[in-house]
Amino acid sequence: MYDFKEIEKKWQDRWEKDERLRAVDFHPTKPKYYVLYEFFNISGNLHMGHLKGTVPADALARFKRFQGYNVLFPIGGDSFGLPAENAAIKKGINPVKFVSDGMNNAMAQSKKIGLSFDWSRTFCTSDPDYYKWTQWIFLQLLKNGKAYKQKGYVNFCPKCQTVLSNEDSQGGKCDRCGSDVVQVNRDVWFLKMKEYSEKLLGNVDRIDMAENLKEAQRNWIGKSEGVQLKLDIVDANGNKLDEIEIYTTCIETVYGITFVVLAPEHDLVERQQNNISNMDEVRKYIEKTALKSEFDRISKVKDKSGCKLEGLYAINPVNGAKVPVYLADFVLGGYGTGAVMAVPTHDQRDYEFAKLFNIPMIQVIEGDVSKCAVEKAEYLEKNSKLINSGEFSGMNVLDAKSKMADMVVAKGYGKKQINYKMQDWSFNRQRYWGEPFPVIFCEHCGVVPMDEKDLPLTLPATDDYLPNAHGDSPLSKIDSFVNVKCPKCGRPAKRETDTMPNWAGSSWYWLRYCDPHNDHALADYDKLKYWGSVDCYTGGTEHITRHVLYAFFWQNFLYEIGAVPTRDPFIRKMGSGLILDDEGKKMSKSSKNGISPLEVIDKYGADVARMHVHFLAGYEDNCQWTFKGIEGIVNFLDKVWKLQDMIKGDEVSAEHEVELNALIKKVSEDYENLKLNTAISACMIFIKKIKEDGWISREELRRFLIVLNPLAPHITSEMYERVFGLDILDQSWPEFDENKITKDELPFPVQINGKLRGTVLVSKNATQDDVVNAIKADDKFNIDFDNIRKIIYVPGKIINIIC
RNA sequence: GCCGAAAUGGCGGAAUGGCAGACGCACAAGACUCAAAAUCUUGCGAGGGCAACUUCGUGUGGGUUCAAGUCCCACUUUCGGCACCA
Repeated sequence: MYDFKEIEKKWQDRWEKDERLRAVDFHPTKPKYYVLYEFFNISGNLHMGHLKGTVPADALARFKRFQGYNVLFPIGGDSFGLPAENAAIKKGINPVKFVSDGMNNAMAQSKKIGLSFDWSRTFCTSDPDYYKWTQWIFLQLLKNGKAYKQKGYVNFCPKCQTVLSNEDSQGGKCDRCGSDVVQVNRDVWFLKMKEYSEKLLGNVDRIDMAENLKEAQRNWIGKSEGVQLKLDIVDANGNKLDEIEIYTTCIETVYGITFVVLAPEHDLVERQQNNISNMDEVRKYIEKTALKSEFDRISKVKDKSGCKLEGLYAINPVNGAKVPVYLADFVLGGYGTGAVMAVPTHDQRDYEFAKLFNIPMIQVIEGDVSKCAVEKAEYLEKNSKLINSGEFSGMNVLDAKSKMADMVVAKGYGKKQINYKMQDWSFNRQRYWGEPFPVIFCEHCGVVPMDEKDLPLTLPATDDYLPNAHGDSPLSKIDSFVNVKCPKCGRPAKRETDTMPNWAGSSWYWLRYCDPHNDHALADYDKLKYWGSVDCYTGGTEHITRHVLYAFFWQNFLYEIGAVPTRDPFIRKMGSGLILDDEGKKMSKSSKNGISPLEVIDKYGADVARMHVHFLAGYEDNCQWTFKGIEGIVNFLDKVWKLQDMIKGDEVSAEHEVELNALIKKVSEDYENLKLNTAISACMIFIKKIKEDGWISREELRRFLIVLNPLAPHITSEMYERVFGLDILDQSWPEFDENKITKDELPFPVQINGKLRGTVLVSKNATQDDVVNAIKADDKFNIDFDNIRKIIYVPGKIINIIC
């Protein structure tokens, strides 16, 4: 048995300083390969999820180095945000110290897993050298009109006292503390992410990623194609007062409009307040609904509520019908135009609303609408006929849909319109521990960006990390920070006191690894060009609709302003599955019965821990943690260790040639695809054969150690040194011979009438005649070859004889 | 409700349309041992047969094919995403 504690320590110490694990900019001969594992979140100890997430990336990096690639495999810390700030508030720990301790801890623990990161490129998002460039990117966004400040209703977490983006409040809960999110009216910095919707969909199409993850992103972006219609607003006598626009994806039902519904925050109400006779009632309704949290608004699906705007009517442009106008909170202000046409016969929400307010209905598509609406999915599938729709009556829906859209456009009633659910990114937080905005407010000059040469705007030290009574950021309490001279006019002015969300720093970090110490640019353009897009990005799937979309957004923007040479940040994205605890819940630092990877490493060693976790399930699959079965890995590595005493002969032997070639082929493919579970099983199969024969040649052992090294780097490095006196890092990946992955003679499967009836031993290059002759010679088959109908022969696979 | 992914022994899980259950765990029998542990050998989907062998078998029901876990249609369940998005 080998002493894993001593051996693993020895190699980990060496790797930490080893120049061969560093990426080389502009390597003269080697092609580049960029493997990225997502930032460590500086919050405490590494958990099992890290073991599952990092090891395949490490294996891929080690594999690619053997293959002769110049591998960039960096790591850093996502260190702004709540963990450090909470530690500061609760325990009085300085966030800077918290981050540096946390990062040291993460590095020490990564080392214990045997990860071959390039430590020379490590940084944290809260390093001023780094956030200088996060601030610089914000200034570019601002200067290019992609950042704007606006008062508006935004997601707000009452507990964290801060504004949240839609991405941070998925499901109506604060992403950090789980509190119900409410809507408040605040001054908010927005980034024009919505404008990038179509480009983001392009990134989604091009990236190599699992379909379910792509769908999650497409759902989040939420593209829909429809028609935007202009409706006149008139008084009871038909005199035109105003206009509104509605958005619909169901123009085919336009003859069925019997009312129009606006979101409570729609601006028509303020504009027409003098023409609305029940304004008191309307104001009460707005007050009641607008302050509800978005979660409440969408969760109480059954409770329709609304308020009629007495005195206002809308005119249906296609038939001149005059219909009432309502406010209702089922219409969302932030989507489309914040106003919809209501066709109760063909939309269930409108149907319920019409019942509640006793609004008449007009059926315009065939079907039974006596109990509920006949909705889009149903009538499109049946391609039903239109009725009560003027000249379109009798036409089927699919034809009518496009013809009516064309008609509406031709007559100038409206236009075709594409909408996206994704909203602009609300980009400020009322917190201390984030990047300060490099922006100054001047009474005379308005919003003034800081001069780029004055960056970074460093976060001032404080010991008061709590927001003030108005929910403003702690920075607002630091006068020396707040009060400055306007860079334009020199008069007294004030800095922005909010900080950026912690997603800011993670939205471009892969670029910085290409040139982490650059003081003149976010990274040197030629280095960015050299390293290009990340070849394989691994990490959790929980970031798919947040971080990864932000990453697409920023990279697109930086590409468009010429700061980076590529539009796609990542070529391939692999989503790591979760490790679940006994109860089937996600195992993380916070779970009660979570097992630390260090516990497993301490007991069994890093190589065993690495292999066991990845023998449990595929990389993208969830798996329940168990020690059950770990003996299989322990046993396997024990057999590997004993190979040292079984060496016989030097070259690859005829006896093991086929097994060795098959092993190398299989494992090469598996590392490339991060299929570590089957790579492990291939290694086990090889060892089984060696055990059977009782010996292995030196060259066979040499190649085997290289093949196993990405999975179990410690034991294989040690054995390589002991047996060959060399460092395995200097070796190259063994080639395999495609002609030597199967034996010369194989049992060839024989089917009769599609059922397997046995095998015959034939040469691997056997022709159909060879196989037929072998079958004739074997009396177990007993086939009357004079009366067969057909023979299907698939070379190398199977023969099927149909009688 | 819409969209996506998936369903294989006692368990974790393998299978470019071509021998289902690789590999590992658990289990059983045997070897070694005074004994146990460790290790090694063998067996291990279900039914029938002394046996050679044979029938059935990859969530359910249909289909395509010489051949289906794999492709197509419908359904069930599980997981994930979106969700009063007009």
